Amino acid sequence: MGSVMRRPTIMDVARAAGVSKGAVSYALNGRPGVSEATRARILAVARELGWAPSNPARALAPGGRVGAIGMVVDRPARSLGIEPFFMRLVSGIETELTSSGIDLMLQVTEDVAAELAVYRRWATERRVDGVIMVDLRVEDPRPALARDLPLPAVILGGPEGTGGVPCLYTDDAVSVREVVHYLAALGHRRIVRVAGPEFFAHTRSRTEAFREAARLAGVAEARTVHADYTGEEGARVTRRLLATADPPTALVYDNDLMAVAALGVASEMGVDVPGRLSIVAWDDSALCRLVRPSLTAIARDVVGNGREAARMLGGLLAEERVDDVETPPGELRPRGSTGPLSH
Amino acid sequence: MGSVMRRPTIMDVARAAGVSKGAVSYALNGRPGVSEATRARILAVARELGWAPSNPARALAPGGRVGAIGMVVDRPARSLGIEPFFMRLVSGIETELTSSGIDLMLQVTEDVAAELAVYRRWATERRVDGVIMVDLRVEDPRPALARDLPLPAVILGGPEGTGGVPCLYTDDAVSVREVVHYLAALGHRRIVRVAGPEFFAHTRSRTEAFREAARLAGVAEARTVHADYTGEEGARVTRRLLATADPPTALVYDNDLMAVAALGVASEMGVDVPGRLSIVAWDDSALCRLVRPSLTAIARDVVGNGREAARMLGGLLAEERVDDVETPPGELRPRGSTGPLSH
DNA sequence: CCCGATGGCTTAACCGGTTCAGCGAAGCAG
DNA sequence: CTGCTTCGCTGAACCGGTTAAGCCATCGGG
Repeated sequence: MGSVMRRPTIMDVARAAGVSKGAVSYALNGRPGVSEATRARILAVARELGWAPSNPARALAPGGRVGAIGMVVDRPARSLGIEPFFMRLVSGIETELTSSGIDLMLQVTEDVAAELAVYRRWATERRVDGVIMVDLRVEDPRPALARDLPLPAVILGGPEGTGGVPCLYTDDAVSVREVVHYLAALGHRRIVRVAGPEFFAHTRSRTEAFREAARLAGVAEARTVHADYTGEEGARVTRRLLATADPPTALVYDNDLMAVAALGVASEMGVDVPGRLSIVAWDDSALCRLVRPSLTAIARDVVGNGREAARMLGGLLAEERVDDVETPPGELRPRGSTGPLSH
Repeated sequence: MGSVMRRPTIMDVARAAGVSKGAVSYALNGRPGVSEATRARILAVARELGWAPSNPARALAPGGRVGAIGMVVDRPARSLGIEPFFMRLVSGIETELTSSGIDLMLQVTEDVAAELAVYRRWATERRVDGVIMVDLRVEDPRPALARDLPLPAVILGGPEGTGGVPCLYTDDAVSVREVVHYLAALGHRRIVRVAGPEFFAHTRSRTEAFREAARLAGVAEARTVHADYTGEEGARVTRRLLATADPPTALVYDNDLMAVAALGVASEMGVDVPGRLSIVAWDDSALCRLVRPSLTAIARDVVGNGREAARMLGGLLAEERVDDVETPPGELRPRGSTGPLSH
């Protein structure tokens, strides 16, 4: 009150407790070197003064950590706002971090070059202790960068092409097969998959799995077209597909947003769902349950994955050995948007 | 190659350039105190060594800044993933920060108490230089906390109840009036507004404006009910409203998510939109354009607001005088979900 | 009783920047 | 030529922690 209160430093605590600042440091960090009586007194004084460690000072000390990890999201700005995936991931990451007092830095970039620049800056300026990388690409330059900088990292994706960086991956082929067999069983023989951009690694592996599964399930016509995950492009592609002479009877989308857009397009073109067209979304979010008909979707535990990735990165930072982790495949949740063809 | 390369420090640059580290600091920060020739040489050496300032060291120096700002999002986790508002805000904030090399820390909390704890921690541990606060509440404890800590802050909301913290606000009453008159002109006389939680300041001011506007527009029946912004609850409330004897003919939602849910409920109950029910969403996102019928919405420049808020916080950190800023009211975008009643 | 080990604390160096005071040389006015 | 100012740089303190090294008192064993 009146005078401006300076944040108390460890030195203030030391003076108030009548010991050296070294002793205070030992006491506060629960390390040996002080008696239990002294430790208790120091803790009491620190609490009373409202002391908290200065993060910059801690980080600066030899071997010190910044206490923050980073995540770069590199998606077209116009799809970002609406794509539920990232916020769910963030909330998963944070549930894991909260207990350890680690913060999350988020950065949105426009392209890969900018993303790489961010990692470089974060590493050289010591702004984060490590990063979580999402959206693994074909020939992704990021694992090599992480190794060279060096910058501890965990990748969501893989397990191929991660160049030694620990990763959290899912075998999408399982889900792809499940979807294809499900649709085939419903009688569908012309299925088109509207995928994300070709340069994403998971897009490619799903594409291969899709082709193979279709062959095995005896689906005559099965192909993949690419879009950019935005609702606009999802709508455009869908419109084009439905306008052909012999339109597909089932469409599988690589994210929920495009699937919702497809629903709108079908309604606008008077195509009955699921009577004449079945729609499947990859990644189940609340969105899929809100629209009508509700969307059949492949549900992954995105929040849990975020949490697990954060845990892995934590292990990495603690110099523990961290192995790749495989998460359970996404499971099909049949809803109103899929069904047999009505004649 | 071979040996582990230590990050070059300012001292390495100084030795390589044959000057003291003080001189290097002056040169790199563009301050007077070194000749142009020396400055050029130092810059060349620094670039060659790949030097970048250690952020913790900078922050630790007297008067140093952390180079990061924070934002806490306090919403129920289940609506977070899908709520487009925050990601759009984040991307706006970042467009402003990118040029200045400031990072954004994001934290998701479960309640206000946790949110306050985060601010406290960020301030006492010196993890951020300032924060952007969203979702101003009635009797919001955050402005006082920001003043006491102290923690530079900018609030999205207000201008009442911000307790001296600079804010970025919109006069929602303008948009509320526009919506009400629009619906009244279409012939609607029973309008219900499905608002967000009552404890948000903007909820309350919209509620008042809504009542007043309805009176002026001669709308006989106009009331507000509250929900929590989630699709689930939006759906539940809508179902209840439509099941009454004399159901409302128009519903106005406080966010886009609940409006989408309402569309689903209407379809499920066989209520034609807009033939028997008009629906308006507050906050226009791509979502509103994807569903069918597309949603009439009130569009705000969320991205621009994020950007402006970041700019204001920047000014605050630069010790400039920062005034409250009023942004243009959200504008009504009529689409397919509203229309006259059909008989 | 003496010696070595141990516990408990202090001292001081260190992290990597920023900045202030000071100092020699050069420039300039008188 | 002298004295003052300015320029360009150096040296050192400082930010607030962590931690290695050292020192003194106590204690147990032989």
